[in-house]
Amino acid sequence: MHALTKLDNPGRKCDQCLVRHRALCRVAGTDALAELNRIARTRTFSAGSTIIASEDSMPFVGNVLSGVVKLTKVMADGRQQIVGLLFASDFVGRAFEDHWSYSAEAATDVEMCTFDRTAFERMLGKHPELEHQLLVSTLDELDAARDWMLLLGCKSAEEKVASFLMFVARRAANGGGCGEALPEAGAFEMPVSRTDMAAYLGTTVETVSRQITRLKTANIIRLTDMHHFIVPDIHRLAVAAGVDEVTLED
Amino acid sequence: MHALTKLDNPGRKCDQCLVRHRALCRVAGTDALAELNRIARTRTFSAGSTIIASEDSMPFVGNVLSGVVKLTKVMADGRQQIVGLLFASDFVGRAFEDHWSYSAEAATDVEMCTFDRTAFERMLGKHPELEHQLLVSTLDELDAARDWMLLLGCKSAEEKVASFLMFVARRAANGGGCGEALPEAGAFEMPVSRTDMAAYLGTTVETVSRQITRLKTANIIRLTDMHHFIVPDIHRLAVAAGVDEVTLED
DNA sequence: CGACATGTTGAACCTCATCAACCGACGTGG
DNA sequence: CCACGTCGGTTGATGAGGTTCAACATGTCG
Repeated sequence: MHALTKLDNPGRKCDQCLVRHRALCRVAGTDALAELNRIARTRTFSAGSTIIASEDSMPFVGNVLSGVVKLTKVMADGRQQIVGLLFASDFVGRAFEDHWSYSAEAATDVEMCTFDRTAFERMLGKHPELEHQLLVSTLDELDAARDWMLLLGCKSAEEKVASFLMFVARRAANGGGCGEALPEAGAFEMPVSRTDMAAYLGTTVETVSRQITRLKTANIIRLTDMHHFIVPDIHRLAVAAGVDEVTLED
Repeated sequence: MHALTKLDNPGRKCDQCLVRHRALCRVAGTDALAELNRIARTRTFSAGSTIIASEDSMPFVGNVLSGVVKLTKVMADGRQQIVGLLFASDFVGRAFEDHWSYSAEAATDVEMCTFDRTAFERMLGKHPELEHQLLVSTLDELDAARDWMLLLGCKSAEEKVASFLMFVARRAANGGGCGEALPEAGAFEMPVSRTDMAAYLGTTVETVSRQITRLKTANIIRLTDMHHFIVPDIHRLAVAAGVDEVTLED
């Protein structure tokens, strides 16, 4: 499965990096950056392949350069839940623990900038500003996870789907797409399948599909094709999502 | 609401601290400890009172010394979800952000060792070992949150309740109770109300109640009173909880 | 073209939320 | 002292929202 490639221009990789100014490494000083550069290695994974299995000893960690990574948990009987979707510039893996309880899979074709885990941990030890940044982004992830707990615990199917669309609209617009021009205000690409949506929302493919058509017939969204959504009025979608206030702009 | 008291023996508080060897401060060197001691202040909150409201600017952070703190999120229409339960030695609050999106409430009477937030942040900057430890425990919390996402997204009502009992059994036994002798193998106290259980499990009081009686009639649990549970065979409870393997011992 | 994956739609069933009544414990005030 | 309201918990009856199973549509790839 592990479809790997390596980019070997170790001298100046970071300069032209797509996520240079958004990922962890944005806080690295010039020397730290050079050091990161030395241990960095670009890997690519084709859609559907496993990046890190839950049994693996987690050989590496890294940042997503392009594509979408899903973190999943599965129960013994096969029921599974996606506990996180990671876009460009997001960090994958866990430092200071040699294996963890989810598995990371490529939801689309994925390109990552990876680091040997123990080497990366040594880096963190030497460069407090990096470790600090990792702490901050971990806190953000924790917030996001708890937001999702609210969704899973409280929201109706329609609210769930609407919330997910809001989530992707934001990530795909300012983050994941990364420079991808928006052809129309409120248009975005849905990078994952209906099945993945369902697994992330704690529901089934069928309900996701039904709710999408509901939103469609209510004229809250339109689809050009299966994976291209248009949201004419983000406010109406927010209402459908059951968002308290207009937390749209940050 | 804020029912406060202060213990003012700043000289040697930490020595006799209940959670000295389990909380963040366990990694503090003698000087860092002394400094922590200087900015520490014990506060108590009576059951039901708000510790930090979501609108507050989060004046302080701290460790739970005794009691149980719940982190809750509420939607505009009142639906609410508990996104975390914190026991003795757990850390409450968020550094590097002056307000956060949940509110912390005392589920029982609570005693906390608190620090002024900005002073605490300064401490973290000066003592990397503290910041490192905070990172590690944040990572653990993130794992816990994602475990709970699996529960909220996949599990049936019975599995939810059984899982919650397992959760409390473990925390109340090795952590929260802290020295409280277990009168019987597998006996523990339920520190929170049925309502809180429901809010944590993404269900209703009625279902919680029903599932408890189901577990009772199945002889998987017994109750001495409303808040004292006995689990004769933790394995059977684990099965009811839908736990993959025996992840009982860590 | 057929085979397969992905998504949509329909119909039946079932779990769980909802509404309501009830119970015991507790505290207050008459 | 008892009447009263309140609060936390349990139990019952009912129905809606979502799961499940199945058929169908669409798109893709050999």
